[in-house]
Amino acid sequence: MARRRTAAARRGGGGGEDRRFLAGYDPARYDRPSLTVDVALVSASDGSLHTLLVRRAEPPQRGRWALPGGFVRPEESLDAAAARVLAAKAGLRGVFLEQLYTFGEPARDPRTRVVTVGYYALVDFERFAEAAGAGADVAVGRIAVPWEGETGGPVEVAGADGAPLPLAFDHAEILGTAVKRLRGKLDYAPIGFQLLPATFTLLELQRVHETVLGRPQNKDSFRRRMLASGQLEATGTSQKDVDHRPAELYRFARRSAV
Amino acid sequence: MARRRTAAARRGGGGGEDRRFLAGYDPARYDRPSLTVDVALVSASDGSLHTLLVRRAEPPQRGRWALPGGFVRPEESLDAAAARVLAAKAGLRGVFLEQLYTFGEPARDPRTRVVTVGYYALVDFERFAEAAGAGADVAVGRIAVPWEGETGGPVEVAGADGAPLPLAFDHAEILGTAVKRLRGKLDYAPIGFQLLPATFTLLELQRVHETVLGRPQNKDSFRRRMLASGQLEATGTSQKDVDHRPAELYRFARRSAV
DNA sequence: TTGACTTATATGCGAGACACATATATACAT
DNA sequence: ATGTATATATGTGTCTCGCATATAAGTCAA
Repeated sequence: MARRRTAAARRGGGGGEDRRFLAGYDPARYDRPSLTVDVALVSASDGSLHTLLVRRAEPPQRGRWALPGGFVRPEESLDAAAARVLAAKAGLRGVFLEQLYTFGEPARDPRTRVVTVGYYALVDFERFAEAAGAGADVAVGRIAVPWEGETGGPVEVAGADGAPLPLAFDHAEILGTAVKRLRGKLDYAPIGFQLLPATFTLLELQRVHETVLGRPQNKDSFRRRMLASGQLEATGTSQKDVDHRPAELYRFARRSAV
Repeated sequence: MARRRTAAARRGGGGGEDRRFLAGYDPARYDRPSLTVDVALVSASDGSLHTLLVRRAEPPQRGRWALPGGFVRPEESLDAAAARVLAAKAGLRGVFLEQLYTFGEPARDPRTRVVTVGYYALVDFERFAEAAGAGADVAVGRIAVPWEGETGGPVEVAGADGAPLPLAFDHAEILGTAVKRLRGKLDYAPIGFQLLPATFTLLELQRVHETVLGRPQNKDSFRRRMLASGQLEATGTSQKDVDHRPAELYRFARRSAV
């Protein structure tokens, strides 16, 4: 603790005055809440969004299903904490990961005051399925969105057998916020690609968009819009082993030209 | 502390098992960061966005200018903390207030680990000017945005005399994030109205939009778009004491019809 | 080999949103 | 009365989008 304080004082902008003051500073004027991160890992397949959940082995709410989460460590940024949690519980690194919203209702955790910084992560379904198969007490849930458009609110999650997976704490709300954010961002940010492998056809991209938005898209408009956006790059190769005319494969073009 | 724990246990979903477990639960497995809220209060006038800043009276960074902020109290939600801070330091209640982003770089505060939940608030300039005049050590700053569109990044703030107001900690980044969010949300969310008094002309609304976006808007398109949006309601009255044809006054229509 | 079938890809057309331009209306000042 | 500044209305070409149609390129079965 003393070590950190001097290191911190060296970083301070105020020079010697700051250092003198900090020696008598008491940061614990109030009880501090615990701070965690929770990660909504989302993927798309078969017309539904899916998420990865961890079964709570300890009370409170033992047996309920929770988003992968954990405490923020003292010297770790929030982004780093979320990435660490995702690597530890799902074995995933280098995926799209972005801060979502911070949840801090006093009663959201029955133990003590816990504020959690929600994150959402996106991966293609192949990596998602691998991640879900790796760990014990991990389940894949199919997300059912009981509201339209960007209304918002909690979502429901069903297991592989179709039975509902009861979520712990306010995690249904966090997951719902992630879906809402996804829907809102899909039209203007390159996040649809994050849910697909490196190369994909336009129809696959369309299905992903339809899955996220929860409504069908016009095929031709979608096609033109995507090609005009400059975010797609033709690979020159085509699908193989399909029982119809094979489609051109595209990849996501890093927006160097925009 | 013991009192809170039992109250919390009663809220828990797991029944007796939870209660037994909680008696032995140690929430302090890690050092907990301090948790604060910081509020970027924003208004628009004269072609610029303005914000309210508080002069730091104590080290670190004494003399620098900070967003109104404070610690989150144990039994208080994040929204409530932000509203309390805004009422305490600016005397404002009932204004638009929304969570922005949470900033948690380990070195962002030289004292100790402080994670802050950023909020942004919007008021019309009349109330803003009153709020700024009320308190000592409070200044109105004019925001200069050194980037275009929704690029993002820190912003600069100048005082009434045009001299730069140096911001404390990462508050230039928080304020920049608020501007970026405003620009992104203006087109699809009814937030322009929050920067105007109860009734206003279409040109005043256009000026507000131009100020937020940092670029001129076509007058006729803007007019039609706003009237077509269903968010405006004609009051039937007009401007008075203007040296030109008076414009119709409108008010923001609560979206009950949408 | 041929034709049915499925999906991909290209093109045309009309509706609506928008930027830009022009025309008219209504206030106040001189 | 005239000028001036702004409000408000109307027209026009462009662009995007949804919808429809036409053609292409594969598989598969008879």
